[in-house]
Amino acid sequence: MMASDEATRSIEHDSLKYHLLGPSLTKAGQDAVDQTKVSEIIYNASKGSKFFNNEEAKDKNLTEKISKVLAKRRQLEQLDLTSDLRRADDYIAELELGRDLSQVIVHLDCDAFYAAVEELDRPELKDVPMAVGKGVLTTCNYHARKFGCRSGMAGFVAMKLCPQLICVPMNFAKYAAKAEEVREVLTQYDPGFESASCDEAYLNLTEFCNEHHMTPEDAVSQMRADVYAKAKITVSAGIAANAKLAKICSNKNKPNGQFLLASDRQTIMEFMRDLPTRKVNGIGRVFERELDAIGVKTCGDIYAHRAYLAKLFGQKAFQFLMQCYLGLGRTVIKRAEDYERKSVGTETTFKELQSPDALREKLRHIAEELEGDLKRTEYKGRTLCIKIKLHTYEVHTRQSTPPFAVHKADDLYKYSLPMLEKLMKEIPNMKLRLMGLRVTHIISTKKPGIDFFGRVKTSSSTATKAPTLKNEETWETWPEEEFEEAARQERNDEMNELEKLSQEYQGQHDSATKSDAEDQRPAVAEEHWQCPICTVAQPPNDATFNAHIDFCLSKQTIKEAVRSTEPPMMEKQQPGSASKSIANRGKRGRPKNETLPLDQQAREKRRAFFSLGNGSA
DNA sequence: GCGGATCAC
DNA sequence: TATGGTGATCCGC
Repeated sequence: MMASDEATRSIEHDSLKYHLLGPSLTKAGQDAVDQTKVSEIIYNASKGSKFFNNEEAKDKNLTEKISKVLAKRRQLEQLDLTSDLRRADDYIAELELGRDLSQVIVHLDCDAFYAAVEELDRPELKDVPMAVGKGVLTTCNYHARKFGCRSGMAGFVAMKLCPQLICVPMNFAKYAAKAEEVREVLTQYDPGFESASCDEAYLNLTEFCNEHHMTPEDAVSQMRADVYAKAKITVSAGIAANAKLAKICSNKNKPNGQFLLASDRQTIMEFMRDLPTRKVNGIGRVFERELDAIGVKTCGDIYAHRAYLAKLFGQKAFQFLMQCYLGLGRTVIKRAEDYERKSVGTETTFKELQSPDALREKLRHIAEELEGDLKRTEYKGRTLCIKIKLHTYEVHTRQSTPPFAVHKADDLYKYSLPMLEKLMKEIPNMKLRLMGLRVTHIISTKKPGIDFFGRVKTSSSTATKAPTLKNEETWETWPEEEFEEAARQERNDEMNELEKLSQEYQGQHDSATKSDAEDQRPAVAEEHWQCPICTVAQPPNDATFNAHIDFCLSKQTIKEAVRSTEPPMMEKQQPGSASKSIANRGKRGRPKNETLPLDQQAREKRRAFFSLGNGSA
């Protein structure tokens, strides 16, 4: 009995220790590291902390979840799975029909980007273990990686692994400038390239190779040399038939290397057959463990389990895994700013707080932060979400829908406070280490350039359309006149037209919350009239109403058609939307920076940086 | 639609 | 001495 308990605990701690190695375990530079020793050090450095206890609890939950999965599989195996098997095979056949091997897709990844930039300024750091970021490492150089240091690791843990580690603070402006240098080179090769993040990009080099009569390998070699010549930083690249494969390949010969995966089915299938599941973007520590539990260690292993994967993990996961097995991925590379943003939020960690007054004050502060973000990104949101993390690292979220789209700190606070109060009741003596606010179902507040009927609006015609409304210039400040034309050109995005429109009417209303609240009766009903289909609000007028419904229905159809062609699951996170606003900012110029407190300025810079896309070239 | 959870960077 | 922030997606209910 004792021995069995011991064994169980030991196994559980094995999985916990593996988990504690962190999310970036499979990154380059760790191959030669003794992970057992590293995990032992991390484990001992963390043991007993609240963080550790929470990780331990999560690990236990996962262990339970996995045993349920295994039980369910045993149950399924008793049943007749032939129809599921046929469904899976049909899906594979369907996917195979759509396989596109005609494109040359490249994933480009800067090597230890922040660290590399710092080393340019301080060459003496090149030869010693060095990391960027305090508290939590954002990245570290390859010397540090030899000790087991990784991005995302707590600073004090990294110091245990490597006491001589030098940590330098982040300097966002520097990285942003360097990233821009890289992007300037990439534009020469594919003007439609996609910034996946500040140090990663996808390119479609099919056209470039054809026009210049170059092999993909030569083109990428040259591109990497160009990047180095221009920016003095090394990049690694993967070349393959689609984005998923290219991403995996860019890690093969890191740092400062490239890898080409030949675009024929046989080669791809063999490549996937031996590829550990964790190497695929979208399979993290948890899913890796779940797959491992059913005997799937590599993408090739997936096939044998195809009959019950959908029932065990869901339809989306099934489709995703089938694409992993086949080595399929998207072949369409979109500019980052063509992705539509879905939410805007902010959150912050702080020294534990408990008193209701302090928590309310924190919420108020976060509301003001979010107001600033919403102003910059030019959005407001119909749904408001509050997030809290207890001192135990347990996370909770609550959301509500205010009577109108919110963007002002007063409103953000007003409508999130009840959620916080409710949480304080639900969780007695609530002690927090983090609080955050986010708006979803967002609506653009960009100045509309197109009116409801699709006509281009001129400033003089504004009055004829909505005579009762205030002068537009008074309800929100707009960028300088010289940027207006550029801004107008960006507004040709079809899917956004409705949302642009909504702001014309709604914008005026929600900025007058006080009078709305006083004028109780139909104010909310009329002033905040909402289209049953989309997010548009408009005045109660039959003609415009009918026109709108027609318009809206046609858009809805298009939207669904588009959605159904989208690749399933986490083929790609969509960072691009974040860059939309910054792309605009690049063109329009940054709003004048009023004097902010120093930490605020740092915040601003950080946000500006993380939002950089490929539009600012 | 809501809340929890996972994932990427 | 003390383990991040932003955004997206999926699942079960």
